[in-house]
Amino acid sequence: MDEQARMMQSLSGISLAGLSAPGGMALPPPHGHEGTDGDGRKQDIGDILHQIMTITDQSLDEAQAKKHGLNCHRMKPALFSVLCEIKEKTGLSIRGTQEEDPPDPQLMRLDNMLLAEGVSGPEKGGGSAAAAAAAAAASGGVADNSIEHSDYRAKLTQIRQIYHTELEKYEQACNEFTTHVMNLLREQSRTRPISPKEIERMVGIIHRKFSSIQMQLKQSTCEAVMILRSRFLDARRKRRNFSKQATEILNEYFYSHLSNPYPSEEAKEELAKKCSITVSQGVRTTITVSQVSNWFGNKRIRYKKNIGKFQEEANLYAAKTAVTAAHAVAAAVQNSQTNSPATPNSGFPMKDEEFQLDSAESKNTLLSNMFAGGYPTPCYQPDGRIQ
DNA sequence: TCAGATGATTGTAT
DNA sequence: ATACAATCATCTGA
Repeated sequence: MDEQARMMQSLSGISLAGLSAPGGMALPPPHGHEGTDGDGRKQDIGDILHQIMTITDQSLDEAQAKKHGLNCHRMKPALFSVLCEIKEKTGLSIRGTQEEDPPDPQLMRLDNMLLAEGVSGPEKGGGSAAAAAAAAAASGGVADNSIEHSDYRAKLTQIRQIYHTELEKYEQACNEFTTHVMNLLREQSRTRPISPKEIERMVGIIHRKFSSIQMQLKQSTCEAVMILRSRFLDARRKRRNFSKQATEILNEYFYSHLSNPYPSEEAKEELAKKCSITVSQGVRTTITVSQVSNWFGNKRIRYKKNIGKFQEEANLYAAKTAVTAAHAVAAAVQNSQTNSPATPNSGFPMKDEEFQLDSAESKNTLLSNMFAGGYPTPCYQPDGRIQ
């Protein structure tokens, strides 16, 4: 009804004002105070107004017939195309500029994560393999967690399934809604000016709305995966202490390189290999290079924080090292008549900074003196005692 | 059960 | 990339 009235008004505008009316809206021109067809126009407008006013008096059939008549009006396509053009040029076109917005970085992050975690990628391989590798790395390759791995994978599969069904649902709903809206707009385009571009734009809006819903789904899936990961793969949750032998090997290196306890990559590899050979409670534990790095990181910081506490240990390992080294140096010591001064040991600097000794208690022992700077390295006797 | 030890992670600086 | 520092989570022995 409303449309019908609009249509009539539009059509009257065409017939009266012409198609090229600037500003476009086919409004009736100012009342005739110019030229001789003023009266004719008045007559036309009067007719149309009359038609509008009496439209409700008409029977349904009559109205339908009139509607049909208007729909079939020969000028209708021309009018609609002009109106569409006008619409494009006005407000609606402003929204069009946003259309080519770049892909959302947040969405890209979520997608990448889901792919990396094996949720959105191919069913087998890539993702789950990566997860398994991560699990293995986090656990240090301990054999007893294969059950936990399968548990983890089962839970991940569950998440994956939920994610895919939900995603499918959203996609289906999106498609259905889009089709529905497109049909509706196509239907309406018979009675009001709707350009294909406008329909396209509407589809874009719908897709954007749905993709924001999808983003929420992805977000919560990511959260679920993170929780799962932290529960299963966080190595802190199931760490095992290193075997006594492994700790001994690491300590030996640490205290024998106290002036510079920063093993090179090769040294770390060597230590990792050595530690991995050791056996704890009948089970061979694998210690990785990164675990060696962690160990040294922890050791350095903890040693520096409380040298006094480590004094005993330091002495013990110093003596131990001395025993093994003694045999090698014994001959040289014997051959050397002069008491060759040992290289001054200033203690290990904490990365670009000279190590500062400020704990009073640590000054009481020979080893702590080593770190005070300027003191000679202790001279070890062949029996391991410090001279 | 609890305090201390210890391996791992995270945030920051270089 | 690496080291430090703080912190977490678990282990261990009393």
